[in-house]
This record gives sequence, C-alpha cells and structure tokens, in this order.
Amino acid sequence: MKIGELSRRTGVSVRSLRYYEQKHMLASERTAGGHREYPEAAVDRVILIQQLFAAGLCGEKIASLLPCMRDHDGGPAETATPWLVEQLKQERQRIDRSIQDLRYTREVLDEVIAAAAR
Amino acid sequence: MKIGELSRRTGVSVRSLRYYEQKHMLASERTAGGHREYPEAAVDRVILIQQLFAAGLCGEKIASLLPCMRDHDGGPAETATPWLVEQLKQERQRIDRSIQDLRYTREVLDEVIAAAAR
DNA sequence: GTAGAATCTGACACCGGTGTCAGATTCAAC
DNA sequence: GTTGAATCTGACACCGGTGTCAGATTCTAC
Repeated sequence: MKIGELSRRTGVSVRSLRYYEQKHMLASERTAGGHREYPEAAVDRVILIQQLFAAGLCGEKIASLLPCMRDHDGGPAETATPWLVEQLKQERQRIDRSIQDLRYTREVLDEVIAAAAR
Repeated sequence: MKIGELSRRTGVSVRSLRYYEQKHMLASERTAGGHREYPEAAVDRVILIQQLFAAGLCGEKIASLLPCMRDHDGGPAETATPWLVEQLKQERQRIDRSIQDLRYTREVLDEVIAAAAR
C-alpha cells in the first residue's frame, strides 16, 4: 500500500512515517517513480512503533530493538546483542520507575478530585 | 535556605528551581540583596514537582494543581475549580493509558531479553 | 575591608518527534 | 494525453524542561 493509506489505517501522519523510515524503524519498497510501497505487515509495525514511543523509548533504541522481535508472522528474527540486552534492561528499570511515578501521581490526582467533589 | 542548598538537597539544578519559580510552581522570599530564601518545606515541594513532571504533567497544570493539594503540614489548601477538576480527570485517563502502554512494552522487552538469554 | 564563593538576570542552545510549507515529480483515472 | 490528487525531498519551526555562558551583584568569612 502507499504511504497515504498506511497513514489513514494507523492514524500516524505521513510525516511521521517518513521519519520512521529515515531512522530505520520502518522499511519500504519503492515504485519505479520513487513512491513508497508498504506490505500489509507495516500496519502492525507502525502501531508497535507508536506503542514503544509511548513507553518512552527513543527512536534509536526502537530501531535496534525491532529486528530482535518476533514478527507475529513468525519470522525468527535476530538475537539481541549483549550490548542491546544491557540497554533493554536499563529501559526496563526506567519503565518500572515510571509506572511507580504514575501510580503515585494518580493517587494524588484522585485526592484532589475527591476533595473537590465534597 | 538558599537556592544552592535546596538544589543539593533535592538533586534538582539551580536552573530548574528558578524555572519553577518563573512558572509559579515554587515561591521564595528574597533577602535585602535579592537572593532567594526558601523555607524547609520547599524540599518536599520540589520533590513533589519532580514527581509530577515524571508523570507527564506540564508545568502549567502542576502550577494550578499545587495550591489544591494538602500541604503535609496540614494547610487546608484551595479547592479545585470545576475546570481544573475536568483537566485532572483527563490527566488521570492519560495516566491510565500510559501505565497500560508501559506494562505492554515491559512485556515486549522481557521477551527479547529472555530470547537473548537462551 | 576585602577576597572568593554564591547568587542574580537574561539570553541562547539542545533534544526528538511532529507540523507545515514549497516546489518538483509521479500516479491514476478519464 | 491530460489533469487533479498523491507523493517526493528538504528545510524550518515548535514545544518544554534543562544546560550553559556572561556580566553584574551580593553574601560570607577572614
């Protein structure tokens, strides 16, 4: 499919899709004239990328992480290098801390909301 | 205490402390010569601000939220306006979604880490 | 008083993902 | 063939919290 359709189907802007490609998170074939052509699987991949962004991973880490993930169509994929594993463990810690922060802040908000309802 | 000590005790840079004041998140008295002077309670407040930042709230929201929080020293504090309550509820939703995202991403990372350990 | 450390203000830069615009080219449908 | 929609590349801007630098002023300890 073309970039416009991928944008519509994922809700991600055309601009961002091009950016993902530039940062090696998303690949595309090209038509004779140079237009991008995506396989069906690109939809899931873009959604995945968004989710990783939402979790605070930077583009570079996502790019190195993606080839190590099992494509849901069963591609065996690469294995993470020791360096990458170390990075991912650190990300994992960061995520744990983030969840704690978010839980705490949610409690704080709930208190204020409850106080106002009284 | 002076700004340098507050910085040391909270781990937040002097620059950031001044920024918090500029954005009305943190108040200070001034000495005759214009230097900032903070009460003991500022330490907790700064830590709280950091936690709210970490949860993704922007400075403006934090500034409007803070006066509605009970100071742990028992100050009765203001009550949130209906507008603010609406904002906070939206933040709460965002936080819920973030937690979900983070949990999912953590699982993804764990899979990749586990695959590499094999 | 005086020196050195600390603080003051104001300005500019950065990051990284995204929006947006311009001008050129290609695609698709008639 | 022709034309309107879609796509291409490249560039510049934004946000918001923070780093950093410059030059002036104030504080603190001797």
